Amino acid sequence: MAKIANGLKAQAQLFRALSHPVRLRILGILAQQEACVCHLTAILGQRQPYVSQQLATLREAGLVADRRDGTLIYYRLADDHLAILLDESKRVVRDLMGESLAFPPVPAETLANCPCPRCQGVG
Amino acid sequence: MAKIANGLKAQAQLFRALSHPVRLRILGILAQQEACVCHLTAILGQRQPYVSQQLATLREAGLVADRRDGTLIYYRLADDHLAILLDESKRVVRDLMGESLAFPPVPAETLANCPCPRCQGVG
DNA sequence: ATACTGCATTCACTATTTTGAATATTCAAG
DNA sequence: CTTGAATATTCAAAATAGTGAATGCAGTAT
Repeated sequence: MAKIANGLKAQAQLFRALSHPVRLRILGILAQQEACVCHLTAILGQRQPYVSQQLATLREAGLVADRRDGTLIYYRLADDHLAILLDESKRVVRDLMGESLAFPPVPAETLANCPCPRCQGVG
Repeated sequence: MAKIANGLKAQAQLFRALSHPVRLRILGILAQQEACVCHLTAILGQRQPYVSQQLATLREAGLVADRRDGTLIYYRLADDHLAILLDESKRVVRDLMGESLAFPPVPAETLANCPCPRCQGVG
């Protein structure tokens, strides 16, 4: 039962999910290591429900996966190829738009304003 | 005067321009060779103004370039890295969504229903 | 000139996305 | 069972994108 589905739609949906600065930032962070929502919220400096909304979009697009550990939920990239794609896209952006475009670095692993055990040195 | 601009916005705009099936199809065709609007219109089976609209979106995003030859306007990819990005994205789609997704092939070089000289064997 | 051809643009309308605010859920601890 | 912490969801308003129909414009030929 081979699918005759048009891959273009799936491809377009992938790009659609990627077409948002905050979501791209989240994916950039997750490309380095998995992170809990509070961690992402602290880095992004956005309200938590907002971050959860963007995470939901990424989750529904199948781009991230999550695991629960107690009350914390850790997100990670669902596929390693995604990190490659994101890197390639940065190259295109620099090539096409301009070399001087800055991409925010991923902050230090421990954040003062994040309550998760990793950041608070608990455990 | 180093730019402090956030590359994430440019990256998001790139992905936004790519997040549409018809535009992806157009780029797929242009990745093989440049093509005039009538050629694209014939392949896509869409109305010409609609195709021009999508081309305008791609042009404004800086993804395609065009040249005029008489009354015909030929479009091409503005950057070779773009083709690589599109290939990589297909890999992600297959990896993430499913192996059975079909991408439409680029039709033969000459089209019966395209009036351009290449298709009509003129010259 | 006129007319025709290939392409672009504009306008109006609909559909989708984005965002903030409020609320709900889930788990752990007491 | 209640509380509190971390996360998710819902809802509605505002912004943006997608689409069809009509029209405009630039070349070419007559």
